[in-house]
Amino acid sequence: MANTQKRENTHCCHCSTNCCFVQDFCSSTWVGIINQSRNSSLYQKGQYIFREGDRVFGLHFIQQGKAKITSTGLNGREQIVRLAKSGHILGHMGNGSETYPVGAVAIEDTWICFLDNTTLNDAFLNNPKFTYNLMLFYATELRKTEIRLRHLAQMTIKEKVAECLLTLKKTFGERTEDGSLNVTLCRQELADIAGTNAEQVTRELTDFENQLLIAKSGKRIIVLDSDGLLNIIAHHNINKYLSV
Amino acid sequence: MANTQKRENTHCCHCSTNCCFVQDFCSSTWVGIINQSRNSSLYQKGQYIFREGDRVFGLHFIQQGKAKITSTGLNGREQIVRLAKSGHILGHMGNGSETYPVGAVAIEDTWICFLDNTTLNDAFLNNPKFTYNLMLFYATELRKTEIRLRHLAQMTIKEKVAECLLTLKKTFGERTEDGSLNVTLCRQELADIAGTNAEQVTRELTDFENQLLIAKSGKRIIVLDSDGLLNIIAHHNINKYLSV
DNA sequence: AAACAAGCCTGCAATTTATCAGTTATTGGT
DNA sequence: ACCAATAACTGATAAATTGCAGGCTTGTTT
Repeated sequence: MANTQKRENTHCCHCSTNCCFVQDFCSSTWVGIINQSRNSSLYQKGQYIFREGDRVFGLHFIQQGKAKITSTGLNGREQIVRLAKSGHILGHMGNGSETYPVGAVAIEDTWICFLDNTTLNDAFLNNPKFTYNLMLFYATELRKTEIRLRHLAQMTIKEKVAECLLTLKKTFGERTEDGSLNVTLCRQELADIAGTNAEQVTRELTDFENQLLIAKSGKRIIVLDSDGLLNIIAHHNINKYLSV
Repeated sequence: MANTQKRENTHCCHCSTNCCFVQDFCSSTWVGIINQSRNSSLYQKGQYIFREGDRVFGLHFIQQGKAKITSTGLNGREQIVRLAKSGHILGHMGNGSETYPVGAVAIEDTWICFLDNTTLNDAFLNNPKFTYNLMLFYATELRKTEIRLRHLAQMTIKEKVAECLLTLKKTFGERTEDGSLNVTLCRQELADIAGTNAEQVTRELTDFENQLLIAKSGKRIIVLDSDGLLNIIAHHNINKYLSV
Protein backbone atom coordinates (compact mmCIF):
# COMPACT_ATOMS: atom_id res chain seq x y z
CA MET A 1 0.00 0.00 0.00
CA ALA A 2 1.15 3.50 -0.84
CA ASN A 3 1.94 5.60 2.20
CA THR A 4 0.52 3.52 5.01
CA GLN A 5 2.64 3.05 8.10
CA LYS A 6 3.32 -0.17 9.93
CA ARG A 7 2.46 -0.24 13.61
CA GLU A 8 4.95 -0.92 16.37
CA ASN A 9 4.16 -4.55 17.07
CA THR A 10 2.03 -4.64 20.20
CA HIS A 11 0.75 -8.16 20.86
CA CYS A 12 -3.04 -8.59 20.54
CA CYS A 13 -3.13 -9.51 24.26
CA HIS A 14 -1.88 -6.07 25.16
CA CYS A 15 -3.88 -4.17 22.55
CA SER A 16 -5.59 -1.17 24.13
CA THR A 17 -8.83 -1.42 22.16
CA ASN A 18 -11.87 -2.39 24.17
CA CYS A 19 -13.80 -3.68 21.20
CA CYS A 20 -12.27 -6.43 19.07
CA PHE A 21 -13.93 -9.59 17.80
CA VAL A 22 -10.64 -11.51 18.06
CA GLN A 23 -9.84 -10.46 21.61
CA ASP A 24 -13.39 -11.02 22.81
CA PHE A 25 -14.39 -14.23 21.04
CA CYS A 26 -11.31 -16.28 20.13
CA SER A 27 -9.53 -18.73 22.41
CA SER A 28 -6.19 -17.55 23.79
CA THR A 29 -4.42 -20.01 21.48
CA TRP A 30 -6.10 -18.42 18.49
CA VAL A 31 -5.46 -14.88 19.68
CA GLY A 32 -1.82 -15.92 19.53
CA ILE A 33 -2.09 -17.37 16.04
CA ILE A 34 -4.00 -14.38 14.72
CA ASN A 35 -1.52 -12.03 16.36
CA GLN A 36 1.23 -13.68 14.34
CA SER A 37 -0.45 -13.39 10.96
CA ARG A 38 -2.18 -10.06 11.30
CA ASN A 39 -0.96 -6.94 9.62
CA SER A 40 -1.48 -3.53 11.23
CA SER A 41 -1.28 -0.28 9.31
CA LEU A 42 -2.08 3.39 9.75
CA TYR A 43 -4.25 5.01 7.12
CA GLN A 44 -4.30 8.78 7.17
CA LYS A 45 -7.42 10.91 6.81
CA GLY A 46 -8.71 10.71 3.26
CA GLN A 47 -6.66 7.67 2.34
CA TYR A 48 -8.28 4.66 0.70
CA ILE A 49 -8.21 1.44 2.73
CA PHE A 50 -9.44 -0.42 -0.33
CA ARG A 51 -11.08 0.60 -3.60
CA GLU A 52 -14.00 -0.71 -5.60
CA GLY A 53 -12.68 -3.47 -7.81
CA ASP A 54 -9.68 -4.38 -5.61
CA ARG A 55 -9.20 -8.08 -5.00
CA VAL A 56 -10.41 -9.35 -1.63
CA PHE A 57 -7.65 -11.06 0.35
CA GLY A 58 -9.22 -10.90 3.81
CA LEU A 59 -10.97 -8.67 6.31
CA HIS A 60 -10.03 -5.29 7.75
CA PHE A 61 -10.75 -4.68 11.43
CA ILE A 62 -10.76 -1.07 12.63
CA GLN A 63 -8.55 -0.99 15.67
CA GLN A 64 -8.84 2.75 16.19
CA GLY A 65 -10.42 5.36 13.97
CA LYS A 66 -13.31 6.04 11.61
CA ALA A 67 -14.07 5.12 8.01
CA LYS A 68 -16.73 5.61 5.37
CA ILE A 69 -17.80 2.85 3.01
CA THR A 70 -18.76 4.30 -0.35
CA SER A 71 -20.26 3.11 -3.58
CA THR A 72 -19.50 5.11 -6.70
CA GLY A 73 -22.11 5.70 -9.37
CA LEU A 74 -22.76 7.85 -12.42
CA ASN A 75 -20.21 10.63 -13.00
CA GLY A 76 -18.31 9.63 -9.89
CA ARG A 77 -21.22 10.50 -7.66
CA GLU A 78 -20.70 8.75 -4.35
CA GLN A 79 -23.08 7.25 -1.88
CA ILE A 80 -21.84 6.57 1.62
CA VAL A 81 -23.51 3.26 2.40
CA ARG A 82 -22.09 2.76 5.87
CA LEU A 83 -20.04 4.46 8.56
CA ALA A 84 -17.66 2.45 10.67
CA LYS A 85 -15.69 3.05 13.84
CA SER A 86 -13.34 1.22 16.19
CA GLY A 87 -14.21 -2.46 16.47
CA HIS A 88 -16.11 -2.55 13.19
CA ILE A 89 -15.29 -4.65 10.17
CA LEU A 90 -14.57 -3.47 6.64
CA GLY A 91 -15.06 -5.72 3.64
CA HIS A 92 -17.44 -8.61 3.20
CA MET A 93 -16.41 -12.21 3.21
CA GLY A 94 -15.82 -13.70 -0.20
CA ASN A 95 -18.59 -16.01 -1.39
CA GLY A 96 -17.50 -16.14 -4.97
CA SER A 97 -17.03 -12.53 -5.90
CA GLU A 98 -13.39 -11.78 -5.39
CA THR A 99 -13.43 -8.02 -5.72
CA TYR A 100 -14.83 -5.27 -3.53
CA PRO A 101 -18.14 -3.83 -4.73
CA VAL A 102 -17.56 -0.83 -2.44
CA GLY A 103 -14.60 1.23 -1.32
CA ALA A 104 -13.46 2.27 2.16
CA VAL A 105 -11.82 5.58 3.08
CA ALA A 106 -10.44 6.72 6.43
CA ILE A 107 -12.27 9.85 7.60
CA GLU A 108 -9.66 10.42 10.29
CA ASP A 109 -6.28 8.80 10.95
CA THR A 110 -7.15 5.14 11.42
CA TRP A 111 -5.32 1.99 12.54
CA ILE A 112 -6.44 -1.13 10.69
CA CYS A 113 -5.68 -4.77 11.50
CA PHE A 114 -5.81 -6.95 8.42
CA LEU A 115 -6.41 -10.72 8.48
CA ASP A 116 -6.02 -12.87 5.40
CA ASN A 117 -8.66 -15.32 4.21
CA THR A 118 -6.72 -18.48 5.05
CA THR A 119 -6.16 -17.56 8.68
CA LEU A 120 -9.73 -16.34 8.97
CA ASN A 121 -11.29 -19.50 7.61
CA ASP A 122 -9.33 -21.61 10.07
CA ALA A 123 -10.29 -19.25 12.88
CA PHE A 124 -13.97 -19.45 11.93
CA LEU A 125 -14.07 -23.24 12.06
CA ASN A 126 -12.21 -23.38 15.38
CA ASN A 127 -13.85 -20.49 17.24
CA PRO A 128 -17.64 -20.85 17.05
CA LYS A 129 -18.27 -17.77 19.17
CA PHE A 130 -16.07 -15.68 16.89
CA THR A 131 -18.05 -16.81 13.84
CA TYR A 132 -21.35 -16.43 15.67
CA ASN A 133 -20.62 -12.86 16.68
CA LEU A 134 -19.44 -11.92 13.21
CA MET A 135 -22.70 -13.33 11.90
CA LEU A 136 -24.59 -11.13 14.37
CA PHE A 137 -22.55 -8.14 13.23
CA TYR A 138 -23.50 -8.67 9.60
CA ALA A 139 -27.13 -9.37 10.50
CA THR A 140 -27.27 -6.15 12.48
CA GLU A 141 -25.68 -4.12 9.70
CA LEU A 142 -28.13 -5.66 7.25
CA ARG A 143 -31.07 -4.67 9.42
CA LYS A 144 -29.79 -1.11 9.73
CA THR A 145 -29.15 -0.88 6.00
CA GLU A 146 -32.65 -2.14 5.19
CA ILE A 147 -34.21 0.61 7.28
CA ARG A 148 -31.92 3.18 5.72
CA LEU A 149 -32.94 1.90 2.29
CA ARG A 150 -36.56 2.80 3.01
CA HIS A 151 -35.59 6.15 4.42
CA LEU A 152 -33.62 7.09 1.31
CA ALA A 153 -36.55 6.00 -0.85
CA GLN A 154 -39.30 7.75 1.08
CA MET A 155 -37.97 10.73 3.01
CA THR A 156 -37.84 14.32 1.84
CA ILE A 157 -34.46 16.01 1.73
CA LYS A 158 -35.08 17.87 4.96
CA GLU A 159 -35.85 14.59 6.67
CA LYS A 160 -32.83 12.83 5.23
CA VAL A 161 -30.48 15.58 6.39
CA ALA A 162 -32.06 15.53 9.85
CA GLU A 163 -31.59 11.80 10.03
CA CYS A 164 -28.02 12.09 8.83
CA LEU A 165 -27.18 14.37 11.75
CA LEU A 166 -28.86 12.04 14.24
CA THR A 167 -27.01 9.07 12.80
CA LEU A 168 -23.69 10.87 13.12
CA LYS A 169 -24.47 11.78 16.71
CA LYS A 170 -25.48 8.22 17.53
CA THR A 171 -22.53 6.65 15.73
CA PHE A 172 -19.67 8.92 16.70
CA GLY A 173 -21.00 10.86 19.70
CA GLU A 174 -20.17 14.43 20.73
CA ARG A 175 -17.00 16.10 21.97
CA THR A 176 -17.09 16.93 25.67
CA GLU A 177 -15.42 20.29 25.16
CA ASP A 178 -18.04 21.98 22.93
CA GLY A 179 -20.76 19.39 22.33
CA SER A 180 -20.02 19.30 18.60
CA LEU A 181 -20.26 16.07 16.63
CA ASN A 182 -17.18 13.96 17.10
CA VAL A 183 -16.56 13.82 13.35
CA THR A 184 -16.03 16.44 10.66
CA LEU A 185 -17.42 15.90 7.19
CA CYS A 186 -17.71 18.45 4.39
CA ARG A 187 -21.09 19.34 2.87
CA GLN A 188 -20.49 16.96 0.00
CA GLU A 189 -19.87 14.06 2.35
CA LEU A 190 -23.03 14.85 4.31
CA ALA A 191 -24.84 14.88 0.96
CA ASP A 192 -23.27 11.52 0.11
CA ILE A 193 -24.79 10.10 3.27
CA ALA A 194 -28.21 11.76 2.92
CA GLY A 195 -28.45 10.97 -0.77
CA THR A 196 -28.65 14.49 -2.16
CA ASN A 197 -26.25 17.26 -3.20
CA ALA A 198 -24.13 19.72 -1.25
CA GLU A 199 -26.39 22.70 -2.02
CA GLN A 200 -29.43 21.06 -0.47
CA VAL A 201 -27.45 20.10 2.62
CA THR A 202 -26.38 23.71 3.03
CA ARG A 203 -29.98 24.90 2.68
CA GLU A 204 -31.29 22.46 5.27
CA LEU A 205 -28.45 23.11 7.71
CA THR A 206 -29.12 26.84 7.47
CA ASP A 207 -32.80 26.17 8.07
CA PHE A 208 -32.03 23.98 11.10
CA GLU A 209 -29.70 26.68 12.41
CA ASN A 210 -32.44 29.31 12.11
CA GLN A 211 -34.77 27.01 14.03
CA LEU A 212 -32.08 26.64 16.71
CA LEU A 213 -31.96 22.88 16.19
CA ILE A 214 -28.23 23.03 15.49
CA ALA A 215 -25.36 25.50 15.64
CA LYS A 216 -22.40 25.75 13.30
CA SER A 217 -18.85 26.57 14.35
CA GLY A 218 -16.64 26.37 11.29
CA LYS A 219 -16.79 22.87 9.90
CA ARG A 220 -18.09 21.51 13.18
CA ILE A 221 -21.79 21.03 13.85
CA ILE A 222 -23.39 21.16 17.28
CA VAL A 223 -26.73 19.40 17.70
CA LEU A 224 -28.69 21.64 20.08
CA ASP A 225 -32.07 19.93 19.96
CA SER A 226 -32.06 16.20 19.19
CA ASP A 227 -35.77 15.91 19.93
CA GLY A 228 -36.48 18.68 17.45
CA LEU A 229 -34.59 16.80 14.73
CA LEU A 230 -36.27 13.57 15.76
CA ASN A 231 -39.64 15.28 15.40
CA ILE A 232 -38.90 16.02 11.77
CA ILE A 233 -38.52 12.34 10.96
CA ALA A 234 -40.68 10.84 13.72
CA HIS A 235 -43.76 10.11 11.65
CA HIS A 236 -41.69 7.95 9.32
CA ASN A 237 -41.04 5.46 12.08
CA ILE A 238 -44.17 3.84 13.36
CA ASN A 239 -42.19 1.91 15.91
CA LYS A 240 -39.90 3.83 18.19
CA TYR A 241 -37.27 1.10 18.06
CA LEU A 242 -36.63 1.86 14.45
CA SER A 243 -35.32 5.35 15.09
CA VAL A 244 -31.78 5.91 13.91
CA MET B 1 -50.88 -18.18 13.68
CA ALA B 2 -54.21 -17.47 12.06
CA ASN B 3 -54.89 -19.74 9.11
CA THR B 4 -51.53 -21.35 8.49
CA GLN B 5 -51.50 -25.07 7.87
CA LYS B 6 -49.21 -27.61 9.47
CA ARG B 7 -47.18 -29.77 7.15
CA GLU B 8 -47.36 -33.54 7.00
CA ASN B 9 -44.24 -34.39 8.99
CA THR B 10 -41.55 -35.31 6.48
CA HIS B 11 -38.19 -35.81 8.19
CA CYS B 12 -35.50 -33.27 7.25
CA CYS B 13 -33.44 -36.16 5.79
CA HIS B 14 -36.14 -36.81 3.22
CA CYS B 15 -36.99 -33.19 2.55
CA SER B 16 -37.14 -32.55 -1.18
CA THR B 17 -35.58 -29.08 -1.08
CA ASN B 18 -32.16 -28.84 -2.67
CA CYS B 19 -31.16 -25.73 -0.78
CA CYS B 20 -31.24 -25.80 3.03
CA PHE B 21 -28.60 -24.55 5.44
CA VAL B 22 -29.49 -27.27 7.94
CA GLN B 23 -29.35 -30.16 5.46
CA ASP B 24 -26.17 -28.90 3.85
CA PHE B 25 -24.11 -27.74 6.82
CA CYS B 26 -25.22 -29.49 10.01
CA SER B 27 -23.98 -32.88 11.22
CA SER B 28 -26.46 -35.73 10.82
CA THR B 29 -26.94 -35.74 14.59
CA TRP B 30 -27.95 -32.12 14.47
CA VAL B 31 -30.19 -32.56 11.45
CA GLY B 32 -32.06 -35.02 13.67
CA ILE B 33 -32.25 -32.64 16.62
CA ILE B 34 -33.38 -29.76 14.43
CA ASN B 35 -35.92 -31.97 12.71
CA GLN B 36 -37.49 -32.62 16.12
CA SER B 37 -37.80 -29.02 17.17
CA ARG B 38 -38.65 -27.40 13.88
CA ASN B 39 -42.11 -26.19 12.98
CA SER B 40 -43.31 -26.23 9.37
CA SER B 41 -46.24 -24.19 8.14
CA LEU B 42 -47.87 -23.16 4.89
CA TYR B 43 -48.46 -19.45 4.37
CA GLN B 44 -50.81 -18.57 1.56
CA LYS B 45 -50.20 -15.83 -0.97
CA GLY B 46 -50.55 -12.44 0.68
CA GLN B 47 -50.33 -13.81 4.21
CA TYR B 48 -47.98 -12.26 6.75
CA ILE B 49 -45.19 -14.55 7.99
CA PHE B 50 -44.35 -11.95 10.62
CA ARG B 51 -45.14 -8.28 11.08
CA GLU B 52 -43.11 -5.26 12.08
CA GLY B 53 -43.08 -5.13 15.86
CA ASP B 54 -43.69 -8.86 16.42
CA ARG B 55 -41.41 -10.49 18.97
CA VAL B 56 -38.50 -12.48 17.55
CA PHE B 57 -38.50 -16.09 18.73
CA GLY B 58 -36.27 -17.59 16.08
CA LEU B 59 -35.55 -17.79 12.37
CA HIS B 60 -37.78 -18.63 9.42
CA PHE B 61 -36.28 -20.75 6.62
CA ILE B 62 -38.13 -20.77 3.30
CA GLN B 63 -38.48 -24.40 2.34
CA GLN B 64 -40.46 -23.71 -0.80
CA GLY B 65 -41.93 -20.45 -2.05
CA LYS B 66 -41.32 -16.71 -2.29
CA ALA B 67 -41.60 -13.81 0.12
CA LYS B 68 -41.14 -10.06 0.23
CA ILE B 69 -39.56 -8.29 3.19
CA THR B 70 -41.13 -4.88 3.65
CA SER B 71 -40.59 -1.83 5.79
CA THR B 72 -43.57 0.44 6.37
CA GLY B 73 -43.23 4.20 6.47
CA LEU B 74 -45.29 7.37 6.35
CA ASN B 75 -49.00 6.83 5.58
CA GLY B 76 -48.48 3.10 5.31
CA ARG B 77 -46.25 3.49 2.28
CA GLU B 78 -44.21 0.34 1.90
CA GLN B 79 -40.71 -0.30 0.72
CA ILE B 80 -39.76 -3.81 -0.30
CA VAL B 81 -36.25 -4.08 1.09
CA ARG B 82 -35.54 -7.66 0.02
CA LEU B 83 -36.96 -10.54 -1.96
CA ALA B 84 -36.48 -14.11 -0.79
CA LYS B 85 -36.98 -17.54 -2.28
CA SER B 86 -36.50 -21.20 -1.37
CA GLY B 87 -33.46 -21.71 0.84
CA HIS B 88 -33.37 -18.12 2.04
CA ILE B 89 -33.74 -16.93 5.59
CA LEU B 90 -36.30 -14.51 7.00
CA GLY B 91 -35.70 -12.54 10.17
CA HIS B 92 -32.45 -11.39 11.66
CA MET B 93 -30.85 -12.91 14.70
CA GLY B 94 -31.56 -11.18 17.98
CA ASN B 95 -28.66 -9.07 19.29
CA GLY B 96 -30.69 -7.10 21.77
CA SER B 97 -33.66 -5.86 19.82
CA GLU B 98 -36.41 -8.39 20.35
CA THR B 99 -38.88 -7.25 17.74
CA TYR B 100 -38.86 -7.31 13.95
CA PRO B 101 -38.02 -3.98 12.33
CA VAL B 102 -39.46 -5.31 9.05
CA GLY B 103 -42.34 -7.55 8.03
CA ALA B 104 -42.43 -10.58 5.72
CA VAL B 105 -45.29 -11.53 3.39
CA ALA B 106 -45.66 -14.60 1.18
CA ILE B 107 -45.96 -13.56 -2.47
CA GLU B 108 -47.07 -17.06 -3.42
CA ASP B 109 -48.06 -20.10 -1.33
CA THR B 110 -44.96 -20.74 0.78
CA TRP B 111 -43.75 -23.44 3.15
CA ILE B 112 -41.71 -22.11 6.05
CA CYS B 113 -39.60 -24.05 8.56
CA PHE B 114 -39.29 -22.22 11.85
CA LEU B 115 -36.46 -22.77 14.34
CA ASP B 116 -36.52 -21.27 17.83
CA ASN B 117 -33.65 -19.27 19.28
CA THR B 118 -32.61 -21.85 21.86
CA THR B 119 -32.20 -24.67 19.36
CA LEU B 120 -30.48 -22.31 16.94
CA ASN B 121 -27.93 -21.06 19.44
CA ASP B 122 -26.97 -24.61 20.34
CA ALA B 123 -26.75 -25.51 16.66
CA PHE B 124 -24.52 -22.52 15.96
CA LEU B 125 -21.99 -23.44 18.63
CA ASN B 126 -21.89 -27.09 17.54
CA ASN B 127 -21.92 -26.74 13.75
CA PRO B 128 -19.21 -24.27 12.71
CA LYS B 129 -19.97 -24.70 9.01
CA PHE B 130 -23.64 -23.93 9.60
CA THR B 131 -22.75 -20.71 11.41
CA TYR B 132 -20.08 -19.85 8.85
CA ASN B 133 -22.48 -20.21 5.93
CA LEU B 134 -25.17 -18.21 7.65
CA MET B 135 -22.58 -15.50 8.19
CA LEU B 136 -21.79 -15.58 4.47
CA PHE B 137 -25.50 -15.33 3.69
CA TYR B 138 -25.90 -12.19 5.78
CA ALA B 139 -22.67 -10.70 4.42
CA THR B 140 -23.89 -11.29 0.87
CA GLU B 141 -27.32 -9.80 1.56
CA LEU B 142 -25.62 -6.81 3.16
CA ARG B 143 -23.47 -6.28 0.10
CA LYS B 144 -26.47 -6.49 -2.21
CA THR B 145 -28.46 -4.10 -0.03
CA GLU B 146 -25.61 -1.59 0.03
CA ILE B 147 -25.53 -1.47 -3.77
CA ARG B 148 -29.29 -1.17 -3.90
CA LEU B 149 -29.09 1.69 -1.42
CA ARG B 150 -26.99 3.67 -3.85
CA HIS B 151 -29.23 2.83 -6.75
CA LEU B 152 -32.32 4.05 -4.94
CA ALA B 153 -30.49 7.23 -4.02
CA GLN B 154 -29.03 8.00 -7.44
CA MET B 155 -31.09 6.45 -10.22
CA THR B 156 -33.96 8.04 -12.14
CA ILE B 157 -37.36 6.36 -12.08
CA LYS B 158 -36.83 4.80 -15.47
CA GLU B 159 -33.56 3.30 -14.31
CA LYS B 160 -35.02 2.02 -11.07
CA VAL B 161 -37.88 0.30 -12.86
CA ALA B 162 -35.48 -1.25 -15.37
CA GLU B 163 -33.34 -2.54 -12.55
CA CYS B 164 -36.36 -3.87 -10.73
CA LEU B 165 -37.24 -6.04 -13.75
CA LEU B 166 -33.68 -7.31 -14.05
CA THR B 167 -33.57 -8.14 -10.36
CA LEU B 168 -36.82 -10.07 -10.62
CA LYS B 169 -35.49 -12.00 -13.58
CA LYS B 170 -32.24 -12.77 -11.80
CA THR B 171 -33.89 -13.70 -8.52
CA PHE B 172 -36.87 -15.73 -9.68
CA GLY B 173 -36.06 -16.63 -13.28
CA GLU B 174 -38.47 -17.10 -16.16
CA ARG B 175 -41.16 -19.65 -16.90
CA THR B 176 -40.20 -22.11 -19.60
CA GLU B 177 -43.66 -22.06 -21.17
CA ASP B 178 -43.85 -18.37 -22.16
CA GLY B 179 -40.62 -16.78 -20.94
CA SER B 180 -42.50 -14.53 -18.51
CA LEU B 181 -41.04 -13.65 -15.13
CA ASN B 182 -41.56 -16.47 -12.67
CA VAL B 183 -43.35 -14.16 -10.24
CA THR B 184 -46.41 -11.93 -10.43
CA LEU B 185 -46.47 -8.62 -8.61
CA CYS B 186 -48.98 -5.81 -9.03
CA ARG B 187 -47.89 -2.32 -10.12
CA GLN B 188 -47.91 -1.12 -6.54
CA GLU B 189 -45.54 -3.89 -5.48
CA LEU B 190 -43.18 -3.12 -8.35
CA ALA B 191 -43.31 0.49 -7.18
CA ASP B 192 -42.54 -0.64 -3.62
CA ILE B 193 -39.39 -2.30 -4.94
CA ALA B 194 -38.31 0.53 -7.22
CA GLY B 195 -39.08 3.22 -4.65
CA THR B 196 -41.74 5.15 -6.55
CA ASN B 197 -45.51 4.97 -7.12
CA ALA B 198 -47.73 2.74 -9.22
CA GLU B 199 -48.48 5.40 -11.86
CA GLN B 200 -44.81 5.91 -12.67
CA VAL B 201 -44.28 2.15 -12.95
CA THR B 202 -47.13 1.94 -15.44
CA ARG B 203 -45.64 4.77 -17.49
CA GLU B 204 -42.20 3.20 -17.61
CA LEU B 205 -43.53 -0.27 -18.39
CA THR B 206 -45.56 1.19 -21.27
CA ASP B 207 -42.46 2.94 -22.48
CA PHE B 208 -40.40 -0.26 -22.28
CA GLU B 209 -43.15 -2.10 -24.12
CA ASN B 210 -43.11 0.48 -26.93
CA GLN B 211 -39.34 0.05 -27.18
CA LEU B 212 -39.86 -3.73 -27.39
CA LEU B 213 -37.76 -4.26 -24.27
CA ILE B 214 -40.60 -6.12 -22.60
CA ALA B 215 -44.03 -7.53 -23.43
CA LYS B 216 -47.06 -7.66 -21.18
CA SER B 217 -49.55 -10.51 -21.03
CA GLY B 218 -52.06 -9.69 -18.34
CA LYS B 219 -50.29 -9.41 -15.03
CA ARG B 220 -47.29 -11.30 -16.36
CA ILE B 221 -44.27 -9.52 -17.77
CA ILE B 222 -41.94 -10.96 -20.41
CA VAL B 223 -38.44 -9.54 -20.60
CA LEU B 224 -37.63 -9.50 -24.33
CA ASP B 225 -34.34 -7.64 -24.27
CA SER B 226 -32.27 -7.92 -21.09
CA ASP B 227 -29.33 -6.15 -22.69
CA GLY B 228 -31.58 -3.24 -23.61
CA LEU B 229 -32.70 -2.90 -20.00
CA LEU B 230 -29.12 -3.32 -18.82
CA ASN B 231 -28.10 -0.51 -21.15
CA ILE B 232 -30.48 1.86 -19.39
CA ILE B 233 -28.70 1.35 -16.07
CA ALA B 234 -25.25 0.35 -17.31
CA HIS B 235 -23.51 3.66 -16.79
CA HIS B 236 -24.41 3.56 -13.10
CA ASN B 237 -22.21 0.56 -12.59
CA ILE B 238 -18.59 1.23 -13.33
CA ASN B 239 -17.76 -2.36 -12.63
CA LYS B 240 -19.66 -5.03 -14.46
CA TYR B 241 -19.73 -7.32 -11.46
CA LEU B 242 -21.96 -4.87 -9.66
CA SER B 243 -24.83 -5.29 -12.08
CA VAL B 244 -28.00 -6.54 -10.48
C1' DA C 1 -0.98 41.59 5.82
C1' DA C 2 -2.29 40.53 1.20
C1' DA C 3 -3.43 37.08 -2.06
C1' DC C 4 -5.24 32.92 -3.06
C1' DA C 5 -7.89 28.69 -2.93
C1' DA C 6 -11.37 25.98 -1.23
C1' DG C 7 -15.50 25.40 0.52
C1' DC C 8 -19.94 27.41 1.81
C1' DC C 9 -24.12 29.93 0.87
C1' DT C 10 -28.18 31.67 -1.94
C1' DG C 11 -31.46 32.66 -5.72
C1' DC C 12 -33.36 31.30 -9.99
C1' DA C 13 -34.66 28.51 -13.97
C1' DA C 14 -35.26 23.90 -15.70
C1' DT C 15 -36.38 19.34 -14.89
C1' DT C 16 -38.15 15.53 -12.61
C1' DT C 17 -41.41 13.38 -9.81
C1' DA C 18 -45.74 12.99 -7.18
C1' DT C 19 -50.56 13.60 -6.83
C1' DC C 20 -55.15 13.62 -8.33
C1' DA C 21 -58.99 12.59 -11.25
C1' DG C 22 -61.09 10.22 -14.70
C1' DT C 23 -61.12 6.37 -18.07
C1' DT C 24 -60.28 1.82 -19.69
C1' DA C 25 -59.05 -2.96 -19.09
C1' DT C 26 -58.92 -7.47 -16.31
C1' DT C 27 -60.23 -10.56 -13.11
C1' DG C 28 -63.18 -13.46 -10.39
C1' DG C 29 -67.63 -14.89 -8.81
C1' DT C 30 -72.48 -16.08 -9.84
C1' DA D 1 -71.86 -14.63 -20.25
C1' DC D 2 -72.75 -11.14 -17.21
C1' DC D 3 -71.74 -7.94 -13.52
C1' DA D 4 -69.10 -6.00 -9.92
C1' DA D 5 -64.78 -5.10 -8.12
C1' DT D 6 -60.19 -4.39 -8.62
C1' DA D 7 -56.23 -3.04 -10.98
C1' DA D 8 -54.06 -0.63 -14.82
C1' DC D 9 -53.56 3.26 -17.61
C1' DT D 10 -53.36 8.33 -19.00
C1' DG D 11 -53.27 13.30 -18.81
C1' DA D 12 -53.19 17.62 -16.26
C1' DT D 13 -51.47 20.02 -12.48
C1' DA D 14 -48.78 20.90 -8.42
C1' DA D 15 -44.79 20.15 -5.76
C1' DA D 16 -40.21 18.93 -4.99
C1' DT D 17 -35.62 18.62 -6.47
C1' DT D 18 -31.72 19.58 -9.27
C1' DG D 19 -28.11 22.23 -11.47
C1' DC D 20 -26.00 26.37 -12.38
C1' DA D 21 -24.03 30.85 -11.51
C1' DG D 22 -22.30 34.21 -8.74
C1' DG D 23 -21.05 36.11 -4.28
C1' DC D 24 -19.33 35.38 0.33
C1' DT D 25 -16.55 33.42 4.09
C1' DT D 26 -12.82 31.00 6.03
C1' DG D 27 -8.42 29.30 6.36
C1' DT D 28 -3.71 28.89 4.43
C1' DT D 29 0.36 30.32 2.13
C1' DT D 30 3.78 33.58 0.83
